[in-house]
Amino acid sequence: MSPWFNPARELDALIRRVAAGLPALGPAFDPQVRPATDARHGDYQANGILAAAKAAKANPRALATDLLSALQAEGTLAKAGLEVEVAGPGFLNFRLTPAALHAWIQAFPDADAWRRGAAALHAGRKVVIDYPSPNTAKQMHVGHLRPIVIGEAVARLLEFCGASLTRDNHIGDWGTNFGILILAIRLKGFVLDAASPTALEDLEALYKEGSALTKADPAALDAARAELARLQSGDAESLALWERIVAVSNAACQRIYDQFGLRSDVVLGESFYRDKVDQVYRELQACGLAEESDGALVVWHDEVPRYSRHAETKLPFIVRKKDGSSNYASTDLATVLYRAEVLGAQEVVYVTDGRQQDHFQQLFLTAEKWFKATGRTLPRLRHVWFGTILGEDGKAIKTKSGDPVRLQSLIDEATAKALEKVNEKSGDLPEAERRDVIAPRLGVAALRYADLVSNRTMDYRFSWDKMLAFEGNTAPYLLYQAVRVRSVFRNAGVAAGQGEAGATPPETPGEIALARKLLGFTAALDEASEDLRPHILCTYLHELAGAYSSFYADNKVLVDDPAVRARRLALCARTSALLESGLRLLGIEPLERM
RNA sequence: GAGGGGGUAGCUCAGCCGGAUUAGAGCAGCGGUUUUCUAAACCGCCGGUCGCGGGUUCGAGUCCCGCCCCCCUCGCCA
Repeated sequence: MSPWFNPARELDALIRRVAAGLPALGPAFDPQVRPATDARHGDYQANGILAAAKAAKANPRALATDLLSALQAEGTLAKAGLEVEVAGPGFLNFRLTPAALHAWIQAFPDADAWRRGAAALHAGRKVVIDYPSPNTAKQMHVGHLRPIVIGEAVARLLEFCGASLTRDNHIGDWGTNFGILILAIRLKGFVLDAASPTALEDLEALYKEGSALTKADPAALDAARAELARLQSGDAESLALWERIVAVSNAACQRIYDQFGLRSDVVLGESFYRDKVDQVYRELQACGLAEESDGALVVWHDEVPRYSRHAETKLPFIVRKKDGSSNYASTDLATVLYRAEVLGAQEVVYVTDGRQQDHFQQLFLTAEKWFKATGRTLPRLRHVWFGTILGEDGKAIKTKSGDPVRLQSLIDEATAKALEKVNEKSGDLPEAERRDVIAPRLGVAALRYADLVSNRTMDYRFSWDKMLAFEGNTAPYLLYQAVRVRSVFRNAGVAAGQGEAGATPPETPGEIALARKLLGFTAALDEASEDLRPHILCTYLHELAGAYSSFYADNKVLVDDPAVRARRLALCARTSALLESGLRLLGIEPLERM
């Protein structure tokens, strides 16, 4: 038989199958197969026997022994190279033999093989992912870092695990702020030159002025509303201006995306749905979900106390404002429908910050009832949210003047700091390579990795020193480790993947530990994709790099013994490929040398 | 008030679908390792009443209840 790509999953299925035939366990038995909590216990453990024994009032060790006998009689375990034993109060421990580790390493040598193995997780499922979805007419700032970085990592993870993915950049290009902006442009007689390098900054400044004006002067506020109404009613002149604003804004965003290696499959902003919200209003009212409240069209969810019409603090889902205009609830509902019916989404993933949780809960509840009432099939809707970036002082990050930190200046600073480090440590590399290749990649990688390494629901403290450190769980450390592995092949004079003929199974503790860690990738993928949490992949890669370093410290690769050399070269090749594939999954492009 | 997140080593954080008599990692501190493949590394030591109090269980950092502290959100912005 060919080796199992993901032994934990196969083991789980096998145990269920065998247990189904045992009267004491039966088909409902959940074996609770997990990676072993302690390497001394083997590679995988089944915890479920204890709970089953309790339910059946049976002796757990006896039950475990019965299950073990049945498993051994079945025969698959031995073929898969899994040793099994009853341990402790009634656990089953499974350990892959060196031969099985070796077989896996031979059978799954590169990213393509891993991708094929992982594809079972989503199996062609049609997923639409919504990120980074910025608002237009503003420069990108630090607040856009997380949706870009997390969104891209989650997208790549889904794609790697077999999803048929559509990246939909749902830009905010139709909101209230356009009234203010257009008003300010008209009052100032500003002529928007898309070619001007300061076009976007000028718009931002104008918006600030306009915003101040409307706050100070009710007449100006009315004028801004009138501008918005004019735009939304299709006034040609307003539309032309709006189009130019959006174009300038998108071009600026694209310059940032390019530096992050981001691309979108479709860009369907809020404006795209402007002729699709009427259907939403109609249908929601027709099926009795939406009603008028204070002049607005709202949806209550009485079964959820917080969104109930009886709540102390009313929090209805406002789908149409009292002035008749749409808001993001309206367009988001229209967007769900479009994604389901036109894009064929079976699942929609929204990557936004955690402050929008109420909105998405209400959106999902509303969509669920609306789709049900109209006989449609609702895609699975998931809100993948994240916490805030804090400054070194522990408060939301800002510049000294209180303005948001521009994303471009973060990239520039990261690149400059990375260049400093590289100049200091690798002055022998060509200057152009340091400046044009290594520094920008290292800088952006540091920025990204710091954003991914902690659980996304946590706030995190922004620290240049930590993200750019070459020690610890950081991008520089991982990139450096990846580069070290590559150097082995330079010295050996062979390409990764070559020189493996005659390789024997891992033998030394360092080889075995590294081989087991390589297989651990499948479990890490499982866990990371379950809740779409990239930090699990970060933790794994850091552990892999550590296992490699330990291996490398006391297992010389380029030795004379051909079998030893071959198997160590194979381990290096897999480590190299896996570190680099893992980094790419996170959106980080590895380096050849640094 | 309601809801969400957080409270684990000096610092930054994993672990939280309950699991195996010693709760992990990184950083910081201390001490080692190199005539040998990138030492930007590796190895070891030091360091924790897992916010507090109850409860469930063979077993709780992990589940339940109560309480305390910090952050975020709460009617027409997204």
